[in-house]
Amino acid sequence: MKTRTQRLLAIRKIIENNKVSSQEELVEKLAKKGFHLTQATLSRDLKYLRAAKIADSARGYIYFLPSRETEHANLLAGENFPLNGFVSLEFAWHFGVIRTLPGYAPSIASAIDNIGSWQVIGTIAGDDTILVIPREGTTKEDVKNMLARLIPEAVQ
Amino acid sequence: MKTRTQRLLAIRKIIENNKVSSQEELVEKLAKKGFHLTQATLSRDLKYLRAAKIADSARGYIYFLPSRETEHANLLAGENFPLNGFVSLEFAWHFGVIRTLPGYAPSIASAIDNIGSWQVIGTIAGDDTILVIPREGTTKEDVKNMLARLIPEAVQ
DNA sequence: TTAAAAAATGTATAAATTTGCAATCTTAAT
DNA sequence: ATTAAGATTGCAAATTTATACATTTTTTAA
Repeated sequence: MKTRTQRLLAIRKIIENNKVSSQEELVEKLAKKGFHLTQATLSRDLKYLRAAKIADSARGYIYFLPSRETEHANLLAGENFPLNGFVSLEFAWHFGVIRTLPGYAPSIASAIDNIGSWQVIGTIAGDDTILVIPREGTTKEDVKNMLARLIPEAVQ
Repeated sequence: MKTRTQRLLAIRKIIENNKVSSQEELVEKLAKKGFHLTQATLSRDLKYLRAAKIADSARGYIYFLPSRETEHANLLAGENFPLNGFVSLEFAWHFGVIRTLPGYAPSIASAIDNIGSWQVIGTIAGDDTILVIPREGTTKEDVKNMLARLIPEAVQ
């Protein structure tokens, strides 16, 4: 007889290695591995594991397990630790240009990328300069607000 | 009249700053901000934004926006990640922006440069982002067609 | 060991989310 | 300007997920 703990592990493994679109589908996969349970129980297991369902281009929706780090980072995104090396922010045409101390551009650009802001499609960093590419339709102010979350002094 | 883009931004903001447990609840919050839409449309918006629902001790379940890191990890976990690190292609202000897995941008940019398309004047690659600069007068479609030759999944 | 308490589960159903379809609105091309 | 193609949306229905309640299983404490 399989234990609940074994089952939870099996669920983790399946979710991590396969694209699973629904609980019914997962119930079937688990049955093949010898775990017999109902969709209701699975729903509770997924809640316990803090699994989440997200859009996926291939399968519509898939389940995944957000990392501790991510959840934490997500929470920190609002308040957050100081970023060193920022020098200035200016806008040219529709783009933002951030100047940093030499060598600091990559880390700041990475931080901007990681907060996953809707307003910013991407950044490109050299050594001491970052090009910030805003999404079409967003304004300078939108981008500033987004940056303010990371680098308050950038927008003063 | 509020635009879809504005609405998507509003949704991000609400999700990031509040614990929202259901789409109906979010529909109401949006209505208070002047965005009137049905739950069905919201479902599509959340799919587009790749929002996910996760268990939360306080509210049962809440929506959240996973960071790009998570999505990358996720892509890597599912055996098939597209040709050499390609992640996404978007356009903004006449420019194409390609996102790649960390470290892959230079190689993909180089490949684009090497096919020597007339439509593309040049590319600039950071670590995980490529700015594609189209020749003046070319359309989004022109650039997509050109990219399709290299990265079919970029244009689906 | 045994009784009481807590945890886990299934059933049935409620609640929530997704989607096919038709209509409407936007965008792009001529 | 006109037309065609594409995007967006609401409605209603289908699908999927969560949960109240009852029952069974496991754990705890004497």
